Amino acid sequence: MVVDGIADETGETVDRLFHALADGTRRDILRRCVRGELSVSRLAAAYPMSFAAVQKHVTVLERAGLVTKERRGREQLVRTDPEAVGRARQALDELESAWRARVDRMSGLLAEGADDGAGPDAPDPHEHTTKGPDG
Amino acid sequence: MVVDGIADETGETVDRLFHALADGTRRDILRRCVRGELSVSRLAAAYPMSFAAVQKHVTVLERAGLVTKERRGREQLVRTDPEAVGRARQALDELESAWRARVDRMSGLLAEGADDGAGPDAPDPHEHTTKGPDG
DNA sequence: CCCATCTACAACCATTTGGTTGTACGTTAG
DNA sequence: CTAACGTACAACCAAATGGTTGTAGATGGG
Repeated sequence: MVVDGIADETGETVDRLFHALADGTRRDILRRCVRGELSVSRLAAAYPMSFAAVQKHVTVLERAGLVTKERRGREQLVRTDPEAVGRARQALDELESAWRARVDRMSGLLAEGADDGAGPDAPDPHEHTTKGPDG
Repeated sequence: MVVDGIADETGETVDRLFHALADGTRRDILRRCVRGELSVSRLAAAYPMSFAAVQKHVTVLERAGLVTKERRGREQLVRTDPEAVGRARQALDELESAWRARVDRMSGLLAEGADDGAGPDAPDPHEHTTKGPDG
């Protein structure tokens, strides 16, 4: 069980996941490849763009772990990984749990009249690793 | 309940949502702004980048509907919108429901030996509106 | 074998992104 | 008023993105 698989040290796994989902064509490919594996060329025929462009989209989805490719003869069959959406959802869960935990805690603190002021123990750099210059 | 709010005709709302989430700095900002509103300059102090850069990140989050800004005096307080994560989750739900529906339907179709018309010349354009040249 | 198909990949281009700096404007404190 | 703070925004730059075309390597059919 790869716990770090969801969020590695820099969060680049999550980056790839959401980035892959942030494109309509790629989301559409995901939907299409659920009803059964489709070859890349068959996919390409469905969009108003070149084969190579679709190929790149599939690569992005693959690197994000959202689809898998399997070769059958000269074709490359693309299939969505059902667990992948679960992974994306879990990434959201982690954000949301931060929500709930904080909000919940805030209620308690307010009850005590305390003020975390978002200052004292706040400067705890979570990750803030955008795509840094060293990227 | 604004159903269309989740996915407009071209899906660009979903695009913005996932794009905003596809960056570690922005996800970190979301986490920080849960424990209470933070001014942009206070946020900026937490990252190894300029004020203007953080300002841009906040703008991206705002356009995605993930945070709201409220002016207090000369400060601009940033606060995450708890419902926003719910919206992202729902976008995932829509993808996942496509999964389940298709898979479920496939079982039935296989039993009938029918073809649901996923054919190449029967492209059912869901959206496939990447960021087209017209966009 | 020869040809058509499917894939892979490189080179190239326009636009976007993420970052910088600099400047201008509103607000609060002295 | 003046100075300092916080914000807004424009101009600029390097790198990534999304697209194109072209070329080359496998695979399968006649």
